[in-house]
Amino acid sequence: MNSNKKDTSQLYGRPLPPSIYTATALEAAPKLLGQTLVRCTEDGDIRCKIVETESYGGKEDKGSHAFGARRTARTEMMFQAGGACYVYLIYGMYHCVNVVTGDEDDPHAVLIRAVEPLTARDAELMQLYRGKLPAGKAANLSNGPGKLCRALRIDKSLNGCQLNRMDGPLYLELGAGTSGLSIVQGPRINIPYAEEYAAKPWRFYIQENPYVSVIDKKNDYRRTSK
DNA sequence: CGACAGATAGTCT
DNA sequence: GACTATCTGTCGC
Repeated sequence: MNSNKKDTSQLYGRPLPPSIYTATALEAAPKLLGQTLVRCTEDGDIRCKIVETESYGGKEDKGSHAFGARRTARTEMMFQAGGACYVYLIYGMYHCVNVVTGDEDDPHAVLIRAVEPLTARDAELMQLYRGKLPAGKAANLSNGPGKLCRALRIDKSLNGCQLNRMDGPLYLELGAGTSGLSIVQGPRINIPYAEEYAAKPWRFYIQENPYVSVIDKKNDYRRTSK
């Protein structure tokens, strides 16, 4: 097509490797860092980089909605095959979005906890959806699971959409990944009820990224092996 | 900065 | 009836 133009879009419009969707949530969570979340709205497409994730996986995880293989109307989506999207309402007010991974009937999901808009135009649209914010930190736009859902206009109507097909309202694209960046891992946020699973280091984020929601200086540590 | 209370409704016991 | 994978405003230092 436009052959005299330098191809800067090599990283855009490409799907993630299917192995990310078939992996366990624990394997997939760090691999989703640096990938691109795309939200298509009537106002335009919004692209942002995933910078923080948490793994909720398997029926043994007491932090997971699907602990004990509890299969209900709400948790049903976690039991779907990898590539589905799981959206739920929390505290009566906010939504959280997850990437379902693994095999059908084996509940795994990766919570997306923070994203960074790719361009100023992306940030502009997110700002519009998010509503008026107190002046100050720009990252307040999407440095938290509830905030990013509001900024991307994600609600339960998107529960069950396919993130691995690039023709829906919400999907994933190959991004720059995390090459050259350090990944930090530590305990997941706000799951005191999870008992021995509360301390598992199943949260991952890109070190020094300003959109990361919280930093636990005591317990977070830099990932050593890839 | 940190700590805390309140909002608010779906989900499960 | 209790709890919740959160966020915001307010108060105090």
